[in-house]
Amino acid sequence: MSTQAPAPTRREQILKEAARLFAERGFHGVGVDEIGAAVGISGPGLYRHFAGKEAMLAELLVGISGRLLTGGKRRTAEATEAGDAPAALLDSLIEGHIDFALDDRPLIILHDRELDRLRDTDRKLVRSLQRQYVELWVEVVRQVYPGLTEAEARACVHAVFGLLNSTPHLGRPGALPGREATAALLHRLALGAFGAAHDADGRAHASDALDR
Amino acid sequence: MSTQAPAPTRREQILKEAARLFAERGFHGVGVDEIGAAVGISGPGLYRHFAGKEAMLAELLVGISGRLLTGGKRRTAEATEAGDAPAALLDSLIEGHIDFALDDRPLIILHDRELDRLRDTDRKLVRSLQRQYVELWVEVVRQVYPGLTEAEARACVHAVFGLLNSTPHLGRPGALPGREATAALLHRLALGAFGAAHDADGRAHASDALDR
DNA sequence: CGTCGTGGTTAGTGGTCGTTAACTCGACAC
DNA sequence: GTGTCGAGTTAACGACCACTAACCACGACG
Repeated sequence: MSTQAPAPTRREQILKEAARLFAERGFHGVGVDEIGAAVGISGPGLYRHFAGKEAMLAELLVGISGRLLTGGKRRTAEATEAGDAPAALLDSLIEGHIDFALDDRPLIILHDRELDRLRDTDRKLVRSLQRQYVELWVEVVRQVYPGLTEAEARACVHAVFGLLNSTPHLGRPGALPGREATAALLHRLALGAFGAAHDADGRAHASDALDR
Repeated sequence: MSTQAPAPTRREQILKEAARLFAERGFHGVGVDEIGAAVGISGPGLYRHFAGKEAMLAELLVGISGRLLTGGKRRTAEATEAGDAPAALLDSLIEGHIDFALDDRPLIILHDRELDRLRDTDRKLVRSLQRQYVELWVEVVRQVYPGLTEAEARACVHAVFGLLNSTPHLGRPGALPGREATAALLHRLALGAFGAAHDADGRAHASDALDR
């Protein structure tokens, strides 16, 4: 019960502020002095907690990729155990990803923006986690929409990630009414996209969707 | 007819390579020497063509934002003149954006990634062009789906941009068969997303889409 | 044939930035 | 009390980098 009130440790403070700054101005655009200043200490004091600037980015990226994958696996396991239909699992995955996109905007930005600033070893780890997460989605999508080839399903998943991760581009105050409304809207959009991928697989230009 | 074979001038060469490098490693991650080397000259020779590194980025971002907006306006004018339905215009806008996303990947990446590295004056100009482009879409979307509020329509447009701009994340060789297939798939996904935003506006959770 | 603009070159400069070194200071163990 | 350790501090160093200076080649042109 002592662990439930997060009691933000120094490390976590630093990581949080670093994520915000990296997302705002880019990895190379923010100096260690700024990160230190953001948590009340100055400059090289950070080196008591991290091996270097890059180590912070690595921990952030590994952390988010890992949590996305873990969450996805957990939801898959729960759905399998409960005997849910694949469509319900896909729903659950979408919901989980939306929660992430809405609650951890800076991390979502970093996640596909600053990956190349990592050392080879860290980058490979992050890419592996990301790939597993994508594959998790691809499998579910193909169960829900069996007409899709694997390549199509993967492209759809990437596209829907782009859709769901678009939240940072909405003005900071949020032009949308509230969090719930935004989440519901994104959920509908994602499902609509997947559904459109499914129907009329082969040729089928826009015309058949236009005369709704 | 001498102008039709582009005859890539030095400036254009530099801009093209700079766009590629900026997209790969970020604005601060690439040095002027690298950009020079990419076009066969070295280092400060670039300053015969540009006022500075930032001027290159500014020209790239203003260029892409301007071309997107111009293309959108042209399509709108054509559709209005031809008396086309709003749905056909939306189709045309989607097609134009997809062409851009598939043909100018580095610029698409820069477009929403490095905007904050510009001087105030340039950044305001780019943002203004981007805003006009979004508003163009929002108007058309609201004509096609009158049930949407303006805020909802704007969120949908941003989300669909995220979807369409996801192409850079697909592996370089392109997991998809060909360009045409990818374009068609993205087109369907975008229309599906818009359509899903429209139907069941209020509450309407995923359930009604699940029992397809 | 001079001269002048264009598009290069190399060397240098000032500033920034990540990282390390050396030191301080309080908390706690024994 | 004394020693140790964790967590800061300031100062300095070395690398990098955008940009400038000074110089050069050469084609056009009168």
